[in-house]
Amino acid sequence: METAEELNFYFRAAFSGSVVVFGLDKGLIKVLLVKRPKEPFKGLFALPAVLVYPNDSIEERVDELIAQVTGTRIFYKKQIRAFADTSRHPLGRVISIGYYSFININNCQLIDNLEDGKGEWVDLKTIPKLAFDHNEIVQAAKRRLLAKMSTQLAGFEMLPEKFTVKQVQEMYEASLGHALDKRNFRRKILSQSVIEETGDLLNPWEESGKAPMLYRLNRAEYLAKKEAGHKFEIF
Amino acid sequence: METAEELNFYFRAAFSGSVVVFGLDKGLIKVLLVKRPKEPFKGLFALPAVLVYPNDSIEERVDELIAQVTGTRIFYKKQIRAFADTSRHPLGRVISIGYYSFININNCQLIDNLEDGKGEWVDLKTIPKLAFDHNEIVQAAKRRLLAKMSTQLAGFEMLPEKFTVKQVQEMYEASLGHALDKRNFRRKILSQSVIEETGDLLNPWEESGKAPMLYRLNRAEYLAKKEAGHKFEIF
DNA sequence: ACAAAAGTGTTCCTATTACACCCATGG
DNA sequence: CCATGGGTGTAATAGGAACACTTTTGT
Repeated sequence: METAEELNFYFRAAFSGSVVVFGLDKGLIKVLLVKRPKEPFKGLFALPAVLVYPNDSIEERVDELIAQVTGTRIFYKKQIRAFADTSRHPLGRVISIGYYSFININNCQLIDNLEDGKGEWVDLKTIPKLAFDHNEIVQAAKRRLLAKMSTQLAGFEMLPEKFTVKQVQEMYEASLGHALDKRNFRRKILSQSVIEETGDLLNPWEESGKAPMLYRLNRAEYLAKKEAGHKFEIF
Repeated sequence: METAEELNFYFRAAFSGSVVVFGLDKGLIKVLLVKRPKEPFKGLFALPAVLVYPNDSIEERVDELIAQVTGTRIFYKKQIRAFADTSRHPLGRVISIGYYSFININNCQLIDNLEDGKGEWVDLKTIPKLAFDHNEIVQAAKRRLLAKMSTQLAGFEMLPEKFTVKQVQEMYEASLGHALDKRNFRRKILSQSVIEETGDLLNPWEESGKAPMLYRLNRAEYLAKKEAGHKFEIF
């Protein structure tokens, strides 16, 4: 066994959680960024992130972080991986554990927080230069989003409780980065029987033409399919 | 900005790399385990792991670790994710970054190392109770293996330089956990033109019957296909 | 000649793709 | 009545799944 001094020397790293919060806004995938209110990288955009105390659960701290910045606790979240380059943080060895998250933008109340600054929704396609290695984390999150949406029915956390088929299609199109055939998409998603009619029409409906039907997720069916290793592929 | 004391308190975590090394042995996926030579969990099987000094690159340290235990530097390796439960290590907050790796078992010279103990190849299907949260890491690695092999041409690092189509099929069968049709598999993999005939037959050939042809990976074609987001699905 | 493993084609069926019109509503 | 978006069906094609026999070689 290592001597106490040797062992002690290992316990000098810090770690943080950083999160790429995805939301859907008018057919575009947006990412929640904050302007750093303090050094290092003061004034640059960055991902919401927290340093985590050695005794704290990182999952809990990241949940809190998301809740603090977005004003809601309703979201999906999943770890991407650890980002651990030796030089990623100027103040010492800080390993960041990256997460991505889906949230309904319209549920959010972006709070102007002294700690973190206020969040802004930025189009995923036009992310600026970010603090630390956060551009790399966003890249990894983007790949995960693509992989997830390519193979699974997912992302409903970005939609309202009741949604139209078109909204689902737009979410898929934005995630995959290209258009999909309306009839084929509709047939495919409805054939899975994980979304069901509510009986309601979208209301208010400002456009001309017919108001679309509202659907909701059948959560029981959805979970069952997920457990069964259900596949839903769109490329 | 945090005060220096506050900030200092964050820098009290340690981190390690843990690796699930996969190899293929007579049609079975095996995992490299070591018997822990020291506390904690002395005597239990565990994954090869290293604590990493705050200034060191974890990627490099994990590469070294694999080389130390297996005696070769030829392998594939990829991060799974961070394992960061507060109570995963009895001596303090130690975050472990999990990796999985593919290696050719026949290239390995398992070395009896004072630090790590000697490695043993254990059938993935009969992994015993392991130290720390290593069973969880193995589970995650197994899922990654399944996901990777289900959607990609991969794993050639587990095979010798020249291999038979049957060996590739056995690798896939072991990874996926079920048998595949010989003719369909052969057609499918050959149609990708990422493996090519060497002209040689397997030799020595102790079985009765015809000696099988040896193929090799066409690395240029393989990389090109990989870049192009090539898909190869087998479920 | 026989035992054992390698190697090879075809058929069926399901799933994906491509594609155009009618309907309902609001102004 | 017209403009706008919602909602629907069919035909062609490609890819996956199921399946059995012949060839080669060593004993």
